[in-house]
Amino acid sequence: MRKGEETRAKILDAAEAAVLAKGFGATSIDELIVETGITKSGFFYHFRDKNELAKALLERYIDNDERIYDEIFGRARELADDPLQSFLIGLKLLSELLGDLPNGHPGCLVATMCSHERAFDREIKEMNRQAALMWRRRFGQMFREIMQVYRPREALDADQLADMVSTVLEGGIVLSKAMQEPKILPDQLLVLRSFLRLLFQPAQA
Amino acid sequence: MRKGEETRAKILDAAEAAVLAKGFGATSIDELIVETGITKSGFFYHFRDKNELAKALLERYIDNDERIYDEIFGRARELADDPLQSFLIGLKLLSELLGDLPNGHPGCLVATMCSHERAFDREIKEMNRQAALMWRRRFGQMFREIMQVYRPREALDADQLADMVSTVLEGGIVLSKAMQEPKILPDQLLVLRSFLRLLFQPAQA
DNA sequence: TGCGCTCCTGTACCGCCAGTACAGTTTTCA
DNA sequence: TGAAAACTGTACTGGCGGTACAGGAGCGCA
Repeated sequence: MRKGEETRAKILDAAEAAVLAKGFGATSIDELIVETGITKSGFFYHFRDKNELAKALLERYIDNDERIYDEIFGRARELADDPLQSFLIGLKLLSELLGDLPNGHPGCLVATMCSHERAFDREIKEMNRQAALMWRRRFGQMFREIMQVYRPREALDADQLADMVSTVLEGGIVLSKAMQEPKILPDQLLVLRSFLRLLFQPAQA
Repeated sequence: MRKGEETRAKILDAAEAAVLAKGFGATSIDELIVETGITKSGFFYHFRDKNELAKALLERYIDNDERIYDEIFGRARELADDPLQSFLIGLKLLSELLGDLPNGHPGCLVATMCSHERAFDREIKEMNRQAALMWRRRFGQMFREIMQVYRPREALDADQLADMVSTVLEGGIVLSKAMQEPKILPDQLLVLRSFLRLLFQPAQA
């Protein structure tokens, strides 16, 4: 029971790195078994086919993602009572965390899998959708709390703003990779932070 | 000479649709030649290998992208003298254009190719970088013109704001696909538009 | 001690795919 | 009409995803 999970985790580790670097289609099972030190039969003992590998990969990635957000925005909530201040602190913490990654953000599995929709089955598409909806719920709830205290200076609703957080994260990852400048992602998060501060700033000169 | 370019374009059309739907690695040459109605030898007459196909694909995509932006922000400039108003109109036009696409944005080739960096050679990575830098130059120039007239209410420089436009576009594409809601992309562009209006709004209550 | 379960290994095989090689053929245009 | 452009046809290599199945090592437990 224990040994099996360990091997499974090793396969997933190797697969995640390879998929983010080269794409799912370009990642071969053969290279994974070489890196993990098992045989092909061993691989298929853990995963029925490549699609099941993708599913396990995505599931683990999303869980980990949620854990990180829980941690960061949990800490931010401890640091300030005001919901706006707390959210702005959370964005700052997230920006710092992403800026401290030595080689930049490794890439978002949700993004790489949903942009190649036809390559995966409905179950994976649904997992991607649920992940994005969870982001919306998480950030949307925070914006609703903020809006109970502050009135936004433009007519934007909480879900739109929540999606903007996800948008900037995903877009920042893409742009950082395209430009080959890891700093863009944390930087853009701070730009979003400025926008939000402006949006909820009391209307006075 | 003419016939050759026609066939080449047909291959690129089929390839672009397939790559955006399934990813580059999952797109086989065999399926492209079936769809195009040529033989494998015919394919390799036009492209030395799959990597050269990727290069041609990306080059054509970027050129087309630039053409669309030229057109939209050119029209926006005709509709208003003020650089801020003109830019806000441009964002609105772009949002409407993207919202009118029947199946949503088909996906950004720059994003799919740069997120799988290891699968492509240096030349393609450099093309991606240049494309992103062209976006920065284009939008950055517009923000510089705006800043000669309006003073931003937060300390953000023109290049940061330019990158935010690209970020929202790329992120919006990802989120639209993940959520399976094409409206998110045009919607998020309008959220950005609100932020920018707020940023450059004269400081009065 | 040995039974059974988990966790693999070994071997052999299929069909698809990228890519090579190259000779031959049709089409196009000057 | 002739040369160049734009292909076709055939035959091959090696890698990959996936299947099938027999067997074995280690481990916990009665």
